[in-house]
Order: sequence, then structure tokens, then C-alpha cells
Amino acid sequence: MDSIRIYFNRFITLTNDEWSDFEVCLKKEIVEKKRLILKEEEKCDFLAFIGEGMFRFYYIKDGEEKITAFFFAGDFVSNYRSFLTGQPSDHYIESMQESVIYKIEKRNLQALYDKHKNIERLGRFIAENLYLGVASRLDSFLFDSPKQRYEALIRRDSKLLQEIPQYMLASYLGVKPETLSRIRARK
Amino acid sequence: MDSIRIYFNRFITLTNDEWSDFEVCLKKEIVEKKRLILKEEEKCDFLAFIGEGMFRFYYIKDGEEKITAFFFAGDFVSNYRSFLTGQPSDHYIESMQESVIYKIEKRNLQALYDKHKNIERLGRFIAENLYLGVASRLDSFLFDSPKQRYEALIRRDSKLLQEIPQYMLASYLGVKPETLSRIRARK
DNA sequence: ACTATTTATTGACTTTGGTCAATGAAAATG
DNA sequence: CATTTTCATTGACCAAAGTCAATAAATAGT
Repeated sequence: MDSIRIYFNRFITLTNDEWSDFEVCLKKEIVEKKRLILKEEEKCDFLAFIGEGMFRFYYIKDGEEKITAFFFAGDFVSNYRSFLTGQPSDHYIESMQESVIYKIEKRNLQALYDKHKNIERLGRFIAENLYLGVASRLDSFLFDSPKQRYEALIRRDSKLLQEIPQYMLASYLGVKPETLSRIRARK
Repeated sequence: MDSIRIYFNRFITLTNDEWSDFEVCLKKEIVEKKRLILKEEEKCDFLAFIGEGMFRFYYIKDGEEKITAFFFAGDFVSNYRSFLTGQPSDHYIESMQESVIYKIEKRNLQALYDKHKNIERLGRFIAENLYLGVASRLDSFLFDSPKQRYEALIRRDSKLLQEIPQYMLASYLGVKPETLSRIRARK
């Protein structure tokens, strides 16, 4: 469990006191491949820190799976919108490999926010970080072509290319599998 | 100045003590129409609370203005990415009407974060709120057509339609003015 | 190793939004 | 109020992504 503590130093260094309070709220779970950890209509009452593995965050529109995001080791996976607002999720979260996650429930996190100023700050850092992620993804959609998005993706995140089937990448890029195949062909 | 305090109750109720510390950091500015409050390449070291007026947040690509967001009374306007990361802005922020803003500088806000737990929390709420905004905008781009985006826009935000010229709305929706005109025509 | 299933590619055609240009309408300016 | 400039609309054409369908390649299951 202590191995995941270092991940948090990216955001903030917690004292031993703060960390031990935090740690008792973390529930470790082993998740098999292709398991849903959140279903549509469910309220998302947790953040899950990914120790190992990866997840996809998708919803279904007109019978088709639309992938909004992927999450990897070191990320928090959650439907953050549902988590924040209490509204039911419009997305599914599915493991793409056998994974290890550490869940923290909303009510526990809120208690920690109340108790420790530093954890309140950690919560801010997490929100700010998620903001930056989604903002830069929005940017790539706003005014780049699918081809540019694909090229930016392989430049930044070659990990994605190796582990994720192409039709899922296509969905993530907002195009059809045929189109992604053609983008790759003309090069 | 007190009139803007009530806006904050949307996020959190500050004590008189917290508020007075906050208030002294707010610098009121009257901004004429079509004034840039942030230029490209500048570091954005402030959040500006909008008391009156509206702003557009845009950048220039291939000589064309691309509008990423609009901000209205009650919003915080800023290049939040630049504010958080310290990187120079890739966007401009321009007033679209004569406006009244209350600026708070990053270093002052950080001092307030340190001093008052409640303001630290306010900072979290602001980040969470901005996250929700950009996430729902990303959603509309991910898998809706321009036509669906336009219709969603007029359903939610008819204010936009009245005050904003159509070619700016087009840019905001990610299409050319001609296309938006045609979308409106076929109905 | 063989089979069934899933995933990726390719072709022909359609749809949609972009481009360029002309025209009309509205708003700003003097 | 007249003129200029900006903004919105429309048409003809183009380019890019979607659709539908066939086939090939890769993967999983037995």
C-alpha cells in the first residue's frame, strides 16, 4: 500500500498522520479483465486510484460504444461528474486488463477534507489536474482534424497505441474505425 | 463589493473574517468594450470575477480567431491552465461589453489558501466547477453533430444567442459561419 | 492446430461540412 | 442621413468522414 503513497507526491506530500488517516479509507480491489466497476444509471460514489492496469470510460449512444477516456496506473478513475454532482452516471467504466485499484468513498473523502487541510488541498490538486486533462483534450477536438489528433496522440502517448485496439482508439479520437484505418494508410 | 459576496454562496459561505481577508485582495477594474485583459504569450497570474459584462476566450490559428469559451457575470474569467501551470497563455481574453471585474492575483490567492481552510475549499470548488464546465463542453464535441450542438446550445443558453454575433457562435461550435447559417436555415 | 470470432483493411458511394465568391442585410461611422 | 464596414445568407463546387459491404488478418477458445 505504501508504494502508492509516492504517487501522491506528484500532488502533495502528506505527513504520516495524514497519510495513515487516508490509508485506512482505501479499499484495495483486484479487478479482473473486462469487469464493469461502474454502470450507467449508478451513482459514482468513489474515486479509485489505479495501482496497476487500465480502464476505459465509455457510454452507449445509438447502440454504439463511445469512448470518452482511458485511465492508467497512477490515475484516479471515476465518473468525476457523477461523483461531484451526485447525479447518476451516463458512462460505464470497464477494466481492460486485470487491475488493482484502491477505492476511496465520497463520504470518507469528505470527512478527510474536513479533518486535514492538506487533504483538502490534495482534493483541490486532483480537481485542478482533472481540469487540465479534460481541457487539453477539449482543445484537441475544438480545432484539430482527426488526422492531427491521431498524430498528436502517437507523439505523446505511444503506450496507448500498443495496448489499445484500434477501433477503441478510433472511438476515442471521435472517428469511425474505417476512417482511422485510412488515416494510418496514407502515410 | 458586498454584492459579489452572495455569488460565492453558490460555492461556500465564508465567515466575515474570511471574507474581509478575501475582499482586500480583490482589485476592482472597469473594462471598456473590446479590451484585452490577457494577451497571448502572457502568463495569466489572476482569476477575475465578473460582476458585470462578458468576455470571450479565444486564440488565433492560421490567422483565424477560434473561440474556446465565453464568460459571463458570476463566472471567473481566466486562462485557468496558464494560471495553474505558470505557462504562457495561448489564448486572448477580450471584453465584449463594458465590464466590471474583480481581480485576485495568484500569489494573494495562494496566501489565502494557506491562511483559511475555507478558502482552500473554495479553491477546490472553483476547480471542480471549472472541471464540470469543460467536461460537459467536451461531451458535446465528442459525439454530437454541429447541428445537435447548436440545438443543445439554444435550449440551454438562449442568452448566448441574443448577445453574441453568429460568426462567434459558429467558432464556438467549431464550424464555419456559412455552416451555422445553413444549420439555422434547414428548420 | 483448427475453428470461430473479433478486428483491421479496402472499395464504392453518400453525406456533411469547408471553400470561394457573390449578394443582401445590418450596424457603425462620420 | 449617407457611406462604409461588418455580418449573414446563398450557390456551386470540393474534400473529408461516414456508410455499407466484402475480405483479410489477427486473436481467442477448444
